[in-house]
Amino acid sequence: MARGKIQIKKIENPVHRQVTFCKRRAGLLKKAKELSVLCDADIGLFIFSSHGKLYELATNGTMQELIERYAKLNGAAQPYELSINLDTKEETIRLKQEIEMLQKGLGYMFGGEAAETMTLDELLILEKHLEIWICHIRSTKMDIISQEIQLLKNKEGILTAANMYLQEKIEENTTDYATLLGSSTSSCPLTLPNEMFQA
Amino acid sequence: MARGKIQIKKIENPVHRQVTFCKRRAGLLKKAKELSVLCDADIGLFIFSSHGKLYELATNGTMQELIERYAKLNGAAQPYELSINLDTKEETIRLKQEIEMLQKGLGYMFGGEAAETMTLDELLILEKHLEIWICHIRSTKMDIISQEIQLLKNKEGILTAANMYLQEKIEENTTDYATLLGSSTSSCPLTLPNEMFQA
DNA sequence: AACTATTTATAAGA
DNA sequence: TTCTTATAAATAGTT
Repeated sequence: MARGKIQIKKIENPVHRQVTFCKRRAGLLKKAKELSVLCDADIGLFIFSSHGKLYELATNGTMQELIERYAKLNGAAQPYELSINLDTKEETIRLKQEIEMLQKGLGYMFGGEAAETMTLDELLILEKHLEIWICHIRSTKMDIISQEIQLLKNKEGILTAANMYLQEKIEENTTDYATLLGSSTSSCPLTLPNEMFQA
Repeated sequence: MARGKIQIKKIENPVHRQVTFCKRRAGLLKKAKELSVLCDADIGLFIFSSHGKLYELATNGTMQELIERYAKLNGAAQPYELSINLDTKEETIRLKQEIEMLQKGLGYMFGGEAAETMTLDELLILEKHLEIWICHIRSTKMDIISQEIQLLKNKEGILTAANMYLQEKIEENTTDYATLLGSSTSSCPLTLPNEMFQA
């Protein structure tokens, strides 16, 4: 990306490759940290060099914690066994999408009343879904409120501008008014240079 | 890094933050892939958005394999066996049960049936859900933001009042002016009546 | 989402 | 390796 464009393929010259590895590794870690800070994201990153050396980054906690979180959230869905057939994987994806859809449906739930014959286990699972739903609600609310704030700030700007415009108009009118009065009488309502008309 | 430098700290505006997250996430994943290809490195990267959504990249194999390799190098036991030991068929069964439960739950909610037949235990669990919900809604952030909205609304009110006052002032001036002119001409008050000075 | 003025990253050279 | 610098790439603000 400098002094000449490069193709994204393995750098054959080992010295050159090592230099580029150092530079880009530093760049990647920096970018990861920045993303984490700017967007309040948790990031886990590990890099094995071609000779097996490990470089790692874990924002907000240890790599262990992030890996645990990863495993909980997505680990089970990972195709760990090579023997898993495609149909099963697709089925899993489809089911997950369906669950997501149902979670959205649950969003309307609180309009009515709650369950009657659900078992404790079922309610516990439902609780988990509610927590996810609450996260989404909070996020959406925050966004809407931010938009409202922005709208009000815009309104404020428009009103301020209108205000300034009206004030200018008053000043203009006042000047015209006074000029007009100056020729016929000296009873100047607003400060005006009468001498102008006394010549 | 364009149209203005930014400080590397959390972006407060959620819309802006989300946009930046998308852009930089894409950039980071691209850079990671490039480093992997150029320098023959193996890279594992996972990003949890602030709302818990996972984005991941694993070059040369699966994330599971990379995590295992990471674990071996670190020598520490990884507590994620449970997740990865679930095979996909079990996972599918689990997901189907979850969907069934969600559908059942939705049915109750939309049926709009009263909570009379719920057991005490079930009611207590549901109450807990509501408490969590309320707790989230009453978060400190919301209060602060509500105050900001109120402040802006007040500002708006003051500006609107000032605006009205200024408009009245203009009308008064215009009326006076027109009255003054009324004896000689009926032309527009903001256009100077030259006839006045031709006598 | 697309655009572009800038900032940042970095390839090549010293 | 590290520094420099010309240039490519990323991206912040805007539409």
